[in-house]
Amino acid sequence: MTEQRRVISRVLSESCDHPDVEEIHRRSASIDPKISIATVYRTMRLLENARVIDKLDLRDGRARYEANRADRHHHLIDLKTGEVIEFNCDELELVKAKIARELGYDIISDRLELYGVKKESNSLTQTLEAFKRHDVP
Amino acid sequence: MTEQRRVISRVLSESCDHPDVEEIHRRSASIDPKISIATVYRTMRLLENARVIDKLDLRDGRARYEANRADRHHHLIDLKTGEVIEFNCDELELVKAKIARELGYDIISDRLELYGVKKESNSLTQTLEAFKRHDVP
DNA sequence: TTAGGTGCAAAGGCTTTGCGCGGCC
DNA sequence: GGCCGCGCAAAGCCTTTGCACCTAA
Repeated sequence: MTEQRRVISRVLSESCDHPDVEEIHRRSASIDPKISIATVYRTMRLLENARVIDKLDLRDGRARYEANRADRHHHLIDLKTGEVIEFNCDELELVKAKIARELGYDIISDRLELYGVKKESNSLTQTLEAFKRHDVP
Repeated sequence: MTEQRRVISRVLSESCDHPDVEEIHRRSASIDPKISIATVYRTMRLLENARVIDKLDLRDGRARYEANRADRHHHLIDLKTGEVIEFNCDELELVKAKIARELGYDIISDRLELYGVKKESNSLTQTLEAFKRHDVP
């Protein structure tokens, strides 16, 4: 266990977001300025293979990472703000398992991403939904 | 509409798999050898923006493409063979819609990928399951 | 001491782009 | 004739890697 790996691990465990390699390097370098980005890349692969972290691809051309927590979860990306919202859903897990069973496969890993925009409170959709519920003002 | 775009469009519409740019270029070049890969890249972006094709990321470092059909479907990738199996599932669509509603978002696009291996008839897993059911031979 | 890690810079893989030429309307 | 697209090669971006030095155990 080298100093560099210690610092990078600490940075990752303290991150609640989904930083890319450059950002992880920036945060690590603020603790120990002599850490190189090559070491960050090497350490990320190490931690990924050890299943300590998960690599994400959020369609912006670079890898992002998050600590591998115990809970199964997926991501909703706000297309206007770039914000990443995590969610989990038992029903979803059951459907995935059912699909895999029907196709005759054991699932090793999977990912689901939703890309969307926040529904506004006075949107047409909501108005229509209120109308359907008969509680239109 | 140039000859190049015609050829590339034809190649895409005749493809039932999920070719990458190099493969699309290869197929196009077999029809018209003077098509350059830059034109393929440019045409793919054009067609993607026009929603004629979908760009896929199957975790192998390069973009793959498929014709944008009407049906919503997702992909199961066989980790041993690389084979890509398409599936669709109404129940899954309902669950996604429910999640989006609960989070207060309108979904613009989404993707789900399952990565797995074929379940073998005599696998350890199945043996263990049989054992649990007390019907081991 | 020594096996393995690190820093630096070069190289790699996929994709984009500047530029001059050429075809289509 | 003008606009748009093409081919070619160079450049870009993220990531990996060869090599010599260094460091943790």
